[in-house]
Amino acid sequence: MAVSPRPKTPRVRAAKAAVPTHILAHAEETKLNRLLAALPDAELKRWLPDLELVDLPLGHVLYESGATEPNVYFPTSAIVSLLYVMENGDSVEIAVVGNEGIVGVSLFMGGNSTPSRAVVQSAGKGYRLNAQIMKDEFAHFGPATRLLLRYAQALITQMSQTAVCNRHHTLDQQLCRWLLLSLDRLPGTELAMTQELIANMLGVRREGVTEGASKLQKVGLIRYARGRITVLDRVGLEKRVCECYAVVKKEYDRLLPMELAA
Amino acid sequence: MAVSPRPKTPRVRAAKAAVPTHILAHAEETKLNRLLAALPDAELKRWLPDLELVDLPLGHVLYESGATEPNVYFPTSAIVSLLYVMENGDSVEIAVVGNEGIVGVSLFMGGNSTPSRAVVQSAGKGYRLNAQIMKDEFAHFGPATRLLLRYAQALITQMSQTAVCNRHHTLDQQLCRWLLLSLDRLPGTELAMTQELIANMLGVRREGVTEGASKLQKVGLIRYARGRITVLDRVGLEKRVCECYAVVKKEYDRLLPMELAA
DNA sequence: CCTGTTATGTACGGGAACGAACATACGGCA
DNA sequence: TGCCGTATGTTCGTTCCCGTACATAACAGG
Repeated sequence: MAVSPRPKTPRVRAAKAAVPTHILAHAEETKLNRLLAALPDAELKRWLPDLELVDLPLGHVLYESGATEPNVYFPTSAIVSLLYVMENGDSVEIAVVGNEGIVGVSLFMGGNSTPSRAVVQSAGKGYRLNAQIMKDEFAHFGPATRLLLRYAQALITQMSQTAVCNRHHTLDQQLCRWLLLSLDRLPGTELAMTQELIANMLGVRREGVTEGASKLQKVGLIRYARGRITVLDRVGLEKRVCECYAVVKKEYDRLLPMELAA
Repeated sequence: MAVSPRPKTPRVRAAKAAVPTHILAHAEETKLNRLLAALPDAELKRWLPDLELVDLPLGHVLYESGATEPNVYFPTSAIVSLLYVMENGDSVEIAVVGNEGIVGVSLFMGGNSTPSRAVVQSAGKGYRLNAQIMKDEFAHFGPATRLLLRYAQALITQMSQTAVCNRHHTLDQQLCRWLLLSLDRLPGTELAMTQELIANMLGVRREGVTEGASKLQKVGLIRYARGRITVLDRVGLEKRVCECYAVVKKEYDRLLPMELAA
């Protein structure tokens, strides 16, 4: 399975903690980050007292998967990788953030955490900002906006997990994932869907889907005929599916609880 | 390359246009969409006059890649796929949206469009809402919020394109993409990065990266030694890289223009 | 200078998915 | 009823990448 932990060469090196090099940020240096640079002066002034320029040494972990972190980071010279880490230790970089961006989008999206890890990929500096400011802003949004932003974050998780799945999991697993994701969004246990269409969705050959579906039918998990697929044993599918399905589902439930849908 | 257009079986079937079945939405039916259901009554009342329940037939294209669309959709019984389509016609589903969500996140993120396509994967109904309401809301945000949301959308593009790349492109192409993305975020032409680390990022074997890097060095595009990679011919890399790099870069430039960074 | 560690190079067998070509089977429609 | 288009089944050689094992080479420290 691709890059496993490789105990001999620790993937993440000795990571000195990020320490402030200046208590108060020099206004000019903030211009090195394009987001900070694009802020109106008034806005920047509000943030300045809380902006700390910190060292970001190679391998330093800014965010751990699922953990709540009190800060966001605006890299100036550092590069940060957003990684999805799987149960077995395999990882995939989902996105890169440099001086054009911010690490910690989930904080102003209202999610507080993501199932991803943020690691310094190239040493350098960046501004750290206590995210309370962000959260305050989030709190001032209307309820509709807050809801939609949380949904957007759930969507981000689904997209990222798709990238992970595409890299590391077999067609069979992905087929199960796709069936379950679709099933969750349908009333019954039947979906009108030809194997050809499923193949387009997964980005694989139709023949591959045929083989996968055929296996699932042999084991009695599904039944299908000419564009009608019936799921007979949902639990069985959940046993075969990769972790990606659960990760996504869990994140949707966390961000969009069913309180009101009852 | 995976699923090509397959002209014989048109991927998208006869798509009758989405037409309103009721001019005015029945409030009860809105509860079928979990986002609408979770809205406070006051908020929902504001939207109700503009919410139209429409049919979403299989294959109907709600959003075309890059095009601006005036509406967002809240599926009730339909399922919508967010697809990234490549130059050669290959496609990958990045995410699924059903009655738990909304299609058109880019509209309230301030991007107005995405490089993705939204297609009805399972026929059904959904509420259509003129997005002007969303855009108005976006306009009322502070400049900092607007900026951050646009950044978040750019990030979404990067993540999605990563998923596409993981599915359809070779290790060599992905290596080029990674080098270019990193290079864009660094001052010089040199990056301190071992092949082992790059492999972790791409989610592949170290040996694969060695081979890829070795090829690039032979052709004179890069030079490297023990964790130091120097890019000698950036243009050459851009010739070898897959389209994913350009798509992401273009979207960043569109959403976060450099006006102020000069 | 020698030695251990880390980075890179190479080679071999195997598996998953691909592209292509074809075979079968169902179902609507004339 | 028979036909035709669409959906599904099957095969074969190929490619890309994996897993493993090991070889070389640079640097770092004693």
